[in-house]
Order: sequence, then C-alpha cells, then structure tokens
Amino acid sequence: MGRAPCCDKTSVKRGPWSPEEDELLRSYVHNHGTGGNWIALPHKAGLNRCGKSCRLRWLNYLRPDIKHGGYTEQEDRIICSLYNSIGSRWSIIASKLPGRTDNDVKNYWNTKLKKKAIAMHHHQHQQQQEYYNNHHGSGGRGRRGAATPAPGAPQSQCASMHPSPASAASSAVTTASAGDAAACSFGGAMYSSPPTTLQAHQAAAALACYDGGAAATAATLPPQQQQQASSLTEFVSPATPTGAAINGWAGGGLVIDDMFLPELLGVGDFPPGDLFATGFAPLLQDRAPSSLQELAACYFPNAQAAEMWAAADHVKPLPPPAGLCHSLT
DNA sequence: AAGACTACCAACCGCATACCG
DNA sequence: GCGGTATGCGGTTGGTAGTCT
Repeated sequence: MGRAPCCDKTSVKRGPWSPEEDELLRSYVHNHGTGGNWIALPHKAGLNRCGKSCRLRWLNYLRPDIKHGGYTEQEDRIICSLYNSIGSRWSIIASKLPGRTDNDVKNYWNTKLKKKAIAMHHHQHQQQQEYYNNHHGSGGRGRRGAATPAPGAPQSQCASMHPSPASAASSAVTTASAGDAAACSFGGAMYSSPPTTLQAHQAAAALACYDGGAAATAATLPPQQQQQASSLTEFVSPATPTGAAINGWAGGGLVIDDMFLPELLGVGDFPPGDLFATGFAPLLQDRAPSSLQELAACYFPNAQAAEMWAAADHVKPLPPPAGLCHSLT
C-alpha cells in the first residue's frame, strides 16, 4: 500500500525555482516563519508549489545561513571521517558542518570527495605495497603480507568496508558500490596517519555488532581476533557483555573515527596508535555526562544505546591489539 | 563549430518515523 | 493502541554548464 501523495502533482508547478518564487518564499518565511506547516505554506505565500518542494527549497537554498561551495580541507576531513564512521547519514554529517545542508554534503561527497578518497586510497595502497616490498621482499607471505592486499586486489575482506553498524541498522537501503566501499574504508585515514589501534578495534566492533551477532561472528575469527572482538564487546556494552546483548543494540556499534573524535572532544590530535591507552580513556573520564551523551548521540541512532554508552565506564583500557591489522584479514 | 561526454547540483521520489486525534 | 498525516531523510534523476574531440 503506497502513501497518499502530499499534493496534487498535476496542479502544482515543478522544476527549477524562479527568482520571483524564491522571493515570495523568502519574504513569507521572513515575515511569518514556517508556522510548522509546510503543506499550508505555499497557499498562504501565494506559491503554486508543493509544500514539500517549498520546504526543500528553503532548507537547501534560501535559508540565510546557508553556505554554497568552498569546502575547506577541515570540512573534507570531517565529512570523510564521519562517512567512515556512520555511513551515509547525511543529516548527521551536515549537522556538524555549520551552514551546510545534507543535500549539499551528499552532492559534494558523490561528485568530488568520493573520488578524492578513492584516489588517495589507491595511493596509500601503493605506498603500503612499496613499504612492504622494501622490508620483506616482493614475494613475502606471512601475516602482514596477507593483511596488505596488493593494489587492485579485491577489498572485500577489509572489515571497515562493511556498512558501518549504524548504517547497516538504518532502514535506508544502502547500495554502496565498490568505489563507495573503498572510499568509505579509506575516508577516515584520508589525511591522517597509518591505521591506528582504534581502527583495529573499530573493525572488530563492526564485525561483532554488525554481522548478525557477536557470538556467531566471533566464532569465525582466529583466536586472537576472537579476543579482540570480545574485548570490544565488553567495551561497547559493559553492562551487557554477552554477544546476544550486543546484537540487540540494533546498530549501536562503537565505530568512532580517530580523526573526528578529537574535534568532538575539543582537543588536539591523539597520538596515533595509542588512543585507548593514553588519549581516549582519560579524555572521556573528564567529560561531563551531558557532554558524553552529546558525543554518543552522534554515533548511536538509538537513544537508549547512546545513554548507556555515555554512562558506561570508559576508563577501562583495552589490551593493545598486538599487531592486529586494521583490516582483520 | 558542433556533437559527445562529463561534472555538478537542484529537485524529486518514496520510505520511515514522529506526531496527533 | 491505532490509523491518518506531516515531516525528515537518503537515494536517484534530470537539466545545464563546461570540457573534450
């Protein structure tokens, strides 16, 4: 059963807005506000437009505080980091960028930033390969070799290329292309350091929370990684440490990007690779509960999960992952 | 000069959720 | 609790300007 249409599409104007229409809408909202009723607004404002169209035009274009174009490198970083962490939840991402709209951020990502991220992804892989070849010989086998796929090799084993737990739980259908996946997996590190300890934990958390239950997923991992996932399980949900409980978080997986977190916390850069041991935990310890809830709300679509996370004991450091590759392969 | 191709972005569509009676 | 409606959101489309051949 489909929804009833919001208006009679045959009797309202569609397509690009004229300057006169813009002015009508702008002046009406300036004088009267939206009144909380977009359906009635076009009629009152003398516009032959669908209310939905008016709302979109106002939110995406006419609002006085809107910025168009001219994205800074810092904004790029924030977008990439958040995309890496929470997926294509553009409204949340846009809310962290004053003056930007979800539509604008989405277009910017799809047309420019994604390509930039993919290009840098390939570049990083090449550098990793060169580094590996220089230090281990080109035909090496071992863990590192297995964990660092050759350029152009299939990427499907990179844990962070799974849809993030949050986006996986989202009702929206995610149809990420291989390019999206590559850009997503790399976005968080786009301007940053080599893979960090936290990214290893992110990957474990993504596996533990996303893929249909921690217990089932963890069982498929090698022993060392099972321990990783288990540690994450405790960290993510200290009050409910079972796999089944984690599964019940419905998308509340802890996937916090190491780039964006410092900005949320209002601190400088964390030392790469040492977030939990020296940077992350003490900072969280000092946060007021309300501040933690605000932070958590950025990542947990489920309010209860956000509250639980914010109230949890964050100061318990995790054991270092002992060289676990961030790709978990 | 002109057609083909590409990039960009405003606008639309339809689903999910919140809200209200 | 339930059904109807409005709003929010993310994916997609279509028009246009710029670039290439």
